[in-house]
Amino acid sequence: MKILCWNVNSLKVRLDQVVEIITKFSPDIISLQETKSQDENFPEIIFKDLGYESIFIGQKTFNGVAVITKLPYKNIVFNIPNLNDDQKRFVCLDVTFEDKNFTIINGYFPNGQALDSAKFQYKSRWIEALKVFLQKNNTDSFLMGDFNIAPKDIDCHDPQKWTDTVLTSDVERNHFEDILNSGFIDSYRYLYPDDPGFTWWDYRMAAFRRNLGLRIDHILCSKNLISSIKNFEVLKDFRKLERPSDHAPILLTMKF
DNA sequence: ATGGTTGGGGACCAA
Repeated sequence: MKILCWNVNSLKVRLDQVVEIITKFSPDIISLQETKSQDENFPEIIFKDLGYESIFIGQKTFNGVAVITKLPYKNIVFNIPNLNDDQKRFVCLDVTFEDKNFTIINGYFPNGQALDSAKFQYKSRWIEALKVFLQKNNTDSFLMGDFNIAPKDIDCHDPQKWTDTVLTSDVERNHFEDILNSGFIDSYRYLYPDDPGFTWWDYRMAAFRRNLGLRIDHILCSKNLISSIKNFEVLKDFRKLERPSDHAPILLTMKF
């Protein structure tokens, strides 16, 4: 089973690249963040022609998430339960692969802006609600998306420069640890303990060329799936294209 | 500094 995850920073702008990546890798599941696509404009016919169904929730201007899959699915949940939230950042569903059911959780975590801001409080509130949801969804599950958290110093090109800022703060890293402790494993870090594995580079200051990146996009597996983790790739070639997203796609391959 | 959205200029959001 192949799972692809990508913050596209506008699906409209990146549509040809998404079609290209689906054609090239034939993932079973594609999770997108920052589609910036209202539901009535979602290009589901494009994916249907490729043999995929689309499950999506968006809004004007910002946010928006989608799961695109060729697998049978059910039990769709839009938005985190018991969280008062008008931002479209969360979709969860169950898929069936070779007669087994798996839970696919796709989140676009809030950025947080600054540690002392209201947006950071919102980020913490959002993650706390997610943790509650995960307590009952931590078996045969994949939790993926743009976490907007670089979990350790190794996930950051310059930890000293990135102190007391969002994405690297202790508060956010503790949230990430809490999520792992609720029954998940960081599939990339499990396979590659010592490689940074950046997934995001700022558009500015030639950050990609200079490899000034962060690892903030993740695919976590519930612990019962550890022995089935096969391969993980950061598809940096898609960050090299013209008009790229500032995030690279990530691709997890399981043994089943 | 860069890029996307929106709306028709400039502000806001992103990380």
